[in-house]
Amino acid sequence: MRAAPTILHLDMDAFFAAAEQAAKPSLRGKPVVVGGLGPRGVVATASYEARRFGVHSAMPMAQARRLAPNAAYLVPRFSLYRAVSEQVMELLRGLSPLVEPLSLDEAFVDLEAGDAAHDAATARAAGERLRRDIHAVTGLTGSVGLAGSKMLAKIASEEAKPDGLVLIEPGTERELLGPKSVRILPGVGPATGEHLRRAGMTTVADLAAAGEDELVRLLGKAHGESLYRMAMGYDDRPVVAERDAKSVSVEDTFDVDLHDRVRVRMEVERLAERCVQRLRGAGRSGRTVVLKVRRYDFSTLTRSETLRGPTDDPVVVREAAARLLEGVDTTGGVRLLGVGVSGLADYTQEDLFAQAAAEGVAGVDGTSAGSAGSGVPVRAEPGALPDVGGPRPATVPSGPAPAYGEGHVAGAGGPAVGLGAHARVGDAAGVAGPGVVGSGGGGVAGGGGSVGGAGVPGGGGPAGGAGSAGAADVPRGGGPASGAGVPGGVGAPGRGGTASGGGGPAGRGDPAGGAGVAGGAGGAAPGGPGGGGEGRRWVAGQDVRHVEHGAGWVQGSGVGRVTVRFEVPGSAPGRVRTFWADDPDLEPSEPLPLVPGQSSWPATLPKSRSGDSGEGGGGSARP
DNA sequence: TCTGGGGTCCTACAACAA
DNA sequence: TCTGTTGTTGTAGGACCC
Repeated sequence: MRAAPTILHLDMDAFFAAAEQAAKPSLRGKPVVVGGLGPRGVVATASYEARRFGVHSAMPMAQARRLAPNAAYLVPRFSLYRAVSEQVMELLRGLSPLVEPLSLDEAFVDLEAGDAAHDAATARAAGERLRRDIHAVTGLTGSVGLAGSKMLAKIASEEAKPDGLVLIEPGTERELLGPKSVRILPGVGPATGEHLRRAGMTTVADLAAAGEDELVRLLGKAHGESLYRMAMGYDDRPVVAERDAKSVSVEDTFDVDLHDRVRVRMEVERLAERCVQRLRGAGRSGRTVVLKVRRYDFSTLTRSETLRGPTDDPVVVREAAARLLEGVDTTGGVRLLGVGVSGLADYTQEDLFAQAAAEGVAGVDGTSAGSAGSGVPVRAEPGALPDVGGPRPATVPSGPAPAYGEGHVAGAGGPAVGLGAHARVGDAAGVAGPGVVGSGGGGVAGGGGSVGGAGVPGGGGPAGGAGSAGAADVPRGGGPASGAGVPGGVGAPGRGGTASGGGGPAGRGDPAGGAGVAGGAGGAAPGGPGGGGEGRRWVAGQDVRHVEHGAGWVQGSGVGRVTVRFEVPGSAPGRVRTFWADDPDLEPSEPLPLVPGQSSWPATLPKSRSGDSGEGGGGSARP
């Protein structure tokens, strides 16, 4: 707690929705809801216009549609939000080197550290200047809170919403906080709030009056102590510029509960693959593998296994996840699966072994240095090492493809069969790899093969699965395992091609877009938007470019057609035209800067991926 | 037709070692 | 050698945040 209100908290107003409104002039002033559009999607952000209908974050999308049936429903475009966020963060870093991003749309700034302010007047001036700059650069509005501590700065920015600035003078915090609900304090959610309410405490003043001992008795030591300090207005947490991630995880909720154990296992293995890709992308390794299962009744359980050393080997993580799954009862159905890795490190057990080998040191734990380097999992459990590793081939083994193995399985069972193209081989060879599910009985679970981040078009049959454009992703295309080998060659409906780098709503074909044709080749699924193949799937909100009509965005799609509105940021509301979904003149495109005149996004931006709507990596942001 | 995804932190408990 | 204590580690679950 400092004497001057020089800690700034910035919170962009309805960030995702506001960005969409800025990008799509016809949506300005209209209710806009951004979130997962599948049957189990939830609202990520609602514009202020949509909030008037009662729509809010974390609300089931189906409920939102009932409340605001005429709103525009869009999938998130994280590449756009990341680009805008980077512009905003650049402005914040111009104020101070101490910037602590909390999410894409929120950050703390220590103004004193950057000499940007030293008292209330200079802090207010800096905050107002920042708001103007943000609007000039991004076209969006943000709310600013200024106070002597992070907690109060955040409360102030909440008070300032939308599009305002609130400064809390040090010394006034107890008076200000006292009458407010306990829920205003960070760390008090529905459960704690209810707990406190039952104990007769509903306001911050009640907490302060109860005393620390009582709160510790009610909530435990850590929570009780911190809550008491917050209630008294004490908060001396510093603004921290850099924070290391402590875990990496991916999870998927399925549109329909999974009952088939084989399919469940396959999904776990795919998630493990994706998780390792993320892990490697971050240059990290991890020691504890966590499996998460949410059952049909929404009960959630986790199982974890700690290895002897950190790894980033997909085989090791996949096998660990599979072992954990063995101990979980999935009868009744599985609605969500997740795989995570914690206990992160910057090296792997394999590195250590390799180093030891290089130094001529004998292997650890009886494992020779040579074999350890080839992917033998290292587990904490006593006894022998499980025999699941072994040398990791660099290429796909020759010979018949195993049931879930790598396989360039082309459709042979019917007319509408996609060709699975593969960009990734190697890591997963031999076990449940990112392959199109194998064929059986003449039926083919064809469908989207994975085409790596390059977005190479997947070769697609006329109605088959074009390649998906997932960056380093495991393909979702292809029918489930159960589809393979079904007598008569009828594949079960596949889940559509993915456009996701990290998984997400658009990564799965919905029944309308991605379902395979039963009776024909099962699982034929259009590829993701970036796939470039035929039978493309267009998602609402997606940026596109037409050879003749220029830039626009997808307003809707279905029955082989796609409706595009041709407008760009800063233009007048544009005209709408409808095309065939496979019109070669229509292509996915990158988001444009929200403020016309800016030639491009900042150079520091990660290159966006076309149609990244399903990118889970940015899911940690909820404006 | 309720209830996403990616995280962090805390608590409780059991097993184990010193 | 046995018992009790304490600290550490692993595991599981819950709450919370954006």
